[in-house]
Amino acid sequence: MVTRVYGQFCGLARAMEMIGERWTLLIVRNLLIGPKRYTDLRTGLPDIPTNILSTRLKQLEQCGLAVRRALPYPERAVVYELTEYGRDIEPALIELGRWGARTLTEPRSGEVVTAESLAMSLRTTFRPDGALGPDFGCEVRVAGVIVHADLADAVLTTCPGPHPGPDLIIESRTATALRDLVRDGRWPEDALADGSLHVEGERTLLERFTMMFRL
Amino acid sequence: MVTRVYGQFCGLARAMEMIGERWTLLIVRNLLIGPKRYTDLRTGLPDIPTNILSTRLKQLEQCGLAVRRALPYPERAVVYELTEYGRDIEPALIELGRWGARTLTEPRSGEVVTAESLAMSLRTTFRPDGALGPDFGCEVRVAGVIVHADLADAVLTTCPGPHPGPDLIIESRTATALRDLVRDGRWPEDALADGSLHVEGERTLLERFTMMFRL
DNA sequence: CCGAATCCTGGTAGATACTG
DNA sequence: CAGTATCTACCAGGATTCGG
Repeated sequence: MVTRVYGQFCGLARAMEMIGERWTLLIVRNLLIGPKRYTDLRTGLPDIPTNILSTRLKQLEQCGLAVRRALPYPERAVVYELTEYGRDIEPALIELGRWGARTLTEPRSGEVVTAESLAMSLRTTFRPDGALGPDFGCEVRVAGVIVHADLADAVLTTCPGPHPGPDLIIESRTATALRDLVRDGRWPEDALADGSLHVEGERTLLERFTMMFRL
Repeated sequence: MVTRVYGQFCGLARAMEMIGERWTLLIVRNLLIGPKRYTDLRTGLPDIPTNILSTRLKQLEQCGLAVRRALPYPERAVVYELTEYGRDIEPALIELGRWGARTLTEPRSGEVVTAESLAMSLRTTFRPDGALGPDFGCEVRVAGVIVHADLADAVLTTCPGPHPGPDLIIESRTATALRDLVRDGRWPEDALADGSLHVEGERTLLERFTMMFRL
């Protein structure tokens, strides 16, 4: 299935043959958040052509990064999920995302924030050394997109969707307001004052949030 | 210059727009080894079409990852070198290479080992915690390709070409013999016996080598 | 409605030839 | 040495269609 090759006996060349084609790594990113149905992937990647998604999923299967699984009876749906090998690419993906985020200045016209990109950016900016302290759960809303994160025993989990019982809610009118929060790490007075950032929960939790997530 | 976009305000999407096209990341890998002339890049990437190399170099310049520099008088040559931002991608590239190396079983027909892929694989497999002890320099030869590595103050540097005064020389007839050495980490009796591996230098240095480099 | 396959168009990669 | 030019083949993008 790998038709285009690089002709080098090299780990990086092999990696690029598997995940180097357009859209592939974004599909993997969304599958890293959790198993997804075909339609979930389409809504999570609004601009992907359906035939490309179909082709990429087959390639990911063939390379052993993902499996196609039919859910048992009552569900009767198809989900795609990563294999262990597929999940093992997460550190590389995190590093790439961290590097690419350095040029994330302003959203370009038409650019959106998706639940998966937001959830992954929380994982990307997570600093274990800033996560000391008691467990807590928070919900993050950016431009209508909602994800939640849980800190349990200094381990972070992130998922799309609202939090059942959040200790902290951070709502950001724009993507840049949240990015500035995790980039600058200082008390977001201006953003809170002008309403671009809205917070519910204890003040100390917002401080912990700014320690835990840092770009 | 980034014509094809993903429409997401996301660090990973930005990264893929910059380095996601075919050949780009392999060019970056070779430039991470050191500044290179156009012809050096061609010989280091034997299968790249020359027009693609030309296009990619312009894109890398435009994205701020590389600069084109005309050497001063006596040389009168052009070199391409990474900017600081370009060099900062190395951790992501290392992670990708490490992940891809898991499927490096046998070389496929026609696949070659290049000096840059070999040098980068030494950086990829380098373990700082296995590098304790006095400095030493070594030369690694695989299937006619020669690179050298220097350990100085527990910091590794790797370059193509022979070592001026190596403490250790490891010569491998095939790429797999060297890979097995850094993968298995055990004493390579079989390889030494059947001649697929040849070593010059103190025995203890070969042991240190197998501690320093581990896949 | 979900999960695709098919068709068409245009752009990009690959191969080779050529040039300042 | 350091590219450009040209041609072909293939892949991505977009729309539509199709089967369960």
